[in-house]
Amino acid sequence: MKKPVSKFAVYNPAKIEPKWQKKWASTKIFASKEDSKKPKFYVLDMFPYPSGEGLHVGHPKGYIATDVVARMKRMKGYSILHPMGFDAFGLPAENYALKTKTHPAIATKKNVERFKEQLHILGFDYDWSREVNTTDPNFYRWTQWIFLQMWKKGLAYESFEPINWCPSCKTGLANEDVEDGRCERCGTPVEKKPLRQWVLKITDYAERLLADLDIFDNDKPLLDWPASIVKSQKDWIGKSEGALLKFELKIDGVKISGAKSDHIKNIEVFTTRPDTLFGVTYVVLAPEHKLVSELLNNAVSNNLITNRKEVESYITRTKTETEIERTDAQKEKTGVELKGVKAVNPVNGEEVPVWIADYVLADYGTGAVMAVPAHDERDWQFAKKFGLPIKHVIVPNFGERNNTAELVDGSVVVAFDPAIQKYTCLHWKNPERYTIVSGGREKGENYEETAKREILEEAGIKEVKSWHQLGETLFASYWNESKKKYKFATSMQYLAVVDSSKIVAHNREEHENFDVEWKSAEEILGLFDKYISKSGHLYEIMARAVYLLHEKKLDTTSNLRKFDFIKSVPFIESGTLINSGTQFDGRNSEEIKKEITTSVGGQWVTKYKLRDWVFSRQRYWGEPIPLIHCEKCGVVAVPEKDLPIKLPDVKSYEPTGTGESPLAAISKWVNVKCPECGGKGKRETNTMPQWAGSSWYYLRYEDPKNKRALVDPKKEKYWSPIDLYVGGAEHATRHLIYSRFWHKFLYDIGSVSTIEPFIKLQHVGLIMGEDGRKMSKRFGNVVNPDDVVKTYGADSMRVYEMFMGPFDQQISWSTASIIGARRFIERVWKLMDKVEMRSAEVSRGRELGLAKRSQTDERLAALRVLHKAIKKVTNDIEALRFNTAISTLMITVNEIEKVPTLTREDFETLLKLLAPFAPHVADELWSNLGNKKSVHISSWPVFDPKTAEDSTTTIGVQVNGKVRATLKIGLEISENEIKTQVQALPEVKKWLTGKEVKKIIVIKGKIISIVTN
RNA sequence: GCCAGAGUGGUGAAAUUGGCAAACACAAUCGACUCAAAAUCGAUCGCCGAAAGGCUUGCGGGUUCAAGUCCCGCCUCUGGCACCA
Repeated sequence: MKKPVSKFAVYNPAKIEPKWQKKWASTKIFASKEDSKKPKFYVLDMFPYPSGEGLHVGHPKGYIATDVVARMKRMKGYSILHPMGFDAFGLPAENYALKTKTHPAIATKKNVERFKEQLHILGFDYDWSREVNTTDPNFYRWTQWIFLQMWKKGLAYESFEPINWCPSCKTGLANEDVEDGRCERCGTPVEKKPLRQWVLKITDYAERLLADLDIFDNDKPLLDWPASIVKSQKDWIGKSEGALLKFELKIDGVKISGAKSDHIKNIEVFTTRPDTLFGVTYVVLAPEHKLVSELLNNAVSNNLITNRKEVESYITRTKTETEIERTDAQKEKTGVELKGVKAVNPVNGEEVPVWIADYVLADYGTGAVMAVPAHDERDWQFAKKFGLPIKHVIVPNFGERNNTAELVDGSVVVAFDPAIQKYTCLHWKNPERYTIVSGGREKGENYEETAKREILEEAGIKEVKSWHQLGETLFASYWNESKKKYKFATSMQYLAVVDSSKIVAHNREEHENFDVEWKSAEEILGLFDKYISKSGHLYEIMARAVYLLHEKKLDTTSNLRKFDFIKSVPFIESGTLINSGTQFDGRNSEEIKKEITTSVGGQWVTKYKLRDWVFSRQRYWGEPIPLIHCEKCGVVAVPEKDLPIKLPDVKSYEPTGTGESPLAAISKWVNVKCPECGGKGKRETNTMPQWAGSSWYYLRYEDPKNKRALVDPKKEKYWSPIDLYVGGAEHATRHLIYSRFWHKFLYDIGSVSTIEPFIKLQHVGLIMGEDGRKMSKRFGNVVNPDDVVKTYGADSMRVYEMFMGPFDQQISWSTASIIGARRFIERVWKLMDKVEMRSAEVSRGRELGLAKRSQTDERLAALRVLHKAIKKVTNDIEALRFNTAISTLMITVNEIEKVPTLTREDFETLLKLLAPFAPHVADELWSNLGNKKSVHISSWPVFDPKTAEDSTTTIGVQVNGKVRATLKIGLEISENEIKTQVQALPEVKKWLTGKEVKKIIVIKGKIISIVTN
């Protein structure tokens, strides 16, 4: 009742939002224009896939962000391109269509309409006249055109290699479409299937795709991308340099010189570690390696491979394994020896066995590796399992201790008596030192047997309650006193639990120069400091181990491995060569890599993990590949004037599963004349993957209706590159690699003018359901934006989503919290009552004069707050820190509410700052102020540091690091004055009584710190 | 296993270069208004303590007048990669 009645209507978003949406559309204020007088700003969202489920509140988060940026940039005077479109080809649409028995084209059309409705009510500033849709023939005509250009340049080729095949989706997949051995779409384990397919040579661009991530433009990095995405791409491309080395083959002791083909004479391997060449103890071929079948079928070798059956059955077995089983690194290694065949190590002529094992991948490197178990984890596991020899050729760089090549393999053992809580060590007399029971393995012994023998011989311990192996084999050095030199050891560590009272002191071999002593864990650690460390790292390991064990911190080898003087076995780092001949012994492994490669006639090469892009799908709903197979001419391009090759209507678009697409069944469409010779030809019936259209769609927005080119060069030059690209992080190694590849290709053929498409990339953090799980129909936690808009209004939803938290962070939706955004908007709405509405007829000049006279303290306070906000909001939007921009606006409103009246000018400033976030309410209030044109085409406020400056500041006063008081001071005040004032404060005096002030530190505008004795 | 990133109240979070930790919100509690409720407005709101005061940014150390921020060690979580020789 006493409630003040507003001069204006109650805030009702349901009424004002549609009104402004209509107005914006009819006045076309958001139409993008190439305006040579203005700087341009191209801001893009990753376009959505119009699924049947519609949008949930998480989807628009990124769109709101780009809308905010676009609106601010427009007000700052930029010509904006902020378009939207739909990525509608692909498996989900087709699977959805199959399920609902509707044609994918119809389902897609319906879904797009639904999406557009949902987007519309959120009030985005898209220029819908530039909408693109990848399934529109006018669009995919150019997708096909790009493919043809690639084909003409030899970048698209037909291949028959086995590829990833999803048995559920019934189509081949690219490497990028496989996640953990499963189809990225449906989760079905992927199989390997030989299939005719079209492949794009993305590997030709591997180096540029990698190098340009770090390229500089005028001393500034060209790309402003999240480090995590850059890293993902680098990992995916996976560059490594190494050597191609040839191992000659011998069958039953005879070199196969009589073999027909040249390559059968040797096995070529790729290795990044040619420095370990002397440590090769066998060679492994992938089961799919060509040489395997050739050796099995070759007339010469046929009968000489003595275990032919066994080999064949192993190969059959590996074929039935799924990719998941096959590539599981945890799984135990399997393999079979190719008996009768030997490979000759080119560096020393040593003959080593040839094995076939599925841990070697057929499609990386040469599909064959030289195995060095001492210096490779996988080879080590394999050698252990099959009892193959292990030869150490690299030792760690333990400083000056590298002057020896002698390597011992043995055990170290400490006995523990729980009754007295003590451990054994050996006390030597001359020179005095302490060591630990240890010894090398004798022939035929295993580590444990060595440990048992040594502890009996050296410590006289026969009866042991229990044995504990401490971790695994480790690599260290030790001092051999009798030989006066350091040695290296690979050793296993043991703990023997005993009863010391039962031990007869001299029940051991006679050793005059040492005694067995029992020490506590602390004592042993102390001895290590005094003596043991001088004796080398091997003993240090045990001293540490004993101590850690006692502290119960030792559970795994990893605790020991953390000491940098201890290395695990296999030793896979670089180091110093041993057992590698006079030329290489003692040299650094990194330094001799190329030298050793050349010395055996090898080649230094670069390899990438990136594979060529399997580009054909055996499905209906995709762009037809514009090629014709002619009986006479082979593969022929569809003439460009015949593009687009439209996807024909078909009764059954069910995938066939035969490796042919459903298009193959439409003979009318398939059978065509060859454009070259006029003879019989058949269309290519595979279609393109979903990634095709999205690899270049961003260019089409620049010139969406062009019939002669995919984009007009002038328009392309004006708008490219994209200044800000916002989307999900899940595209790091798919869309964002594919589109960079296509862009670079288009650059090469002169279709675009930039080497990279996306300058600044930002990813959106997902909005999770209120239960913390991903929003999904399955969990019943989906929140629909339509409902939120109905209850709170689009502006409130926009403000809430931007305020939730850091933009790139994953955050759960909270229905309870949206009310805060709505309240905030309502408060802004009510500010209208405070505005002094000087009539609009008052001339601008007079108004300014008036404004000058009325510079009251209140006005100044309001201006100060506003100008601080201008700076913060502007910077925050530029840096995509929307949450703090909104909180600044909230603070501003809270402050302004305290002021009884508000000038129109000041309220306008506030509305401008608010406009990007809450565009409808901003425009409504803006027009209430009497403005005829939209706030969105007004100019962004300019920050004035003078206006924002405070006349006084309150700073904290610390005494000995603790805040004890605050002090309000003017800006002009001198440092000495501050010091005096501060010490006079009662709250400070209290803490200074009886103490002497030693130092006062004054950090202007921040803090005063008093230090006493 | 490897490589990133993160860890701050009941919750989402904030904190330019090392400079008053918890801004801004949500929730909660109390009060005003109301027949009542909602809405709105006002107050309280890290922990311990009656207070003085003490403690507090995952844990343990260190540097500094001053550490969420820098250094060393550890724990936990999230994401990416993972038999790529």
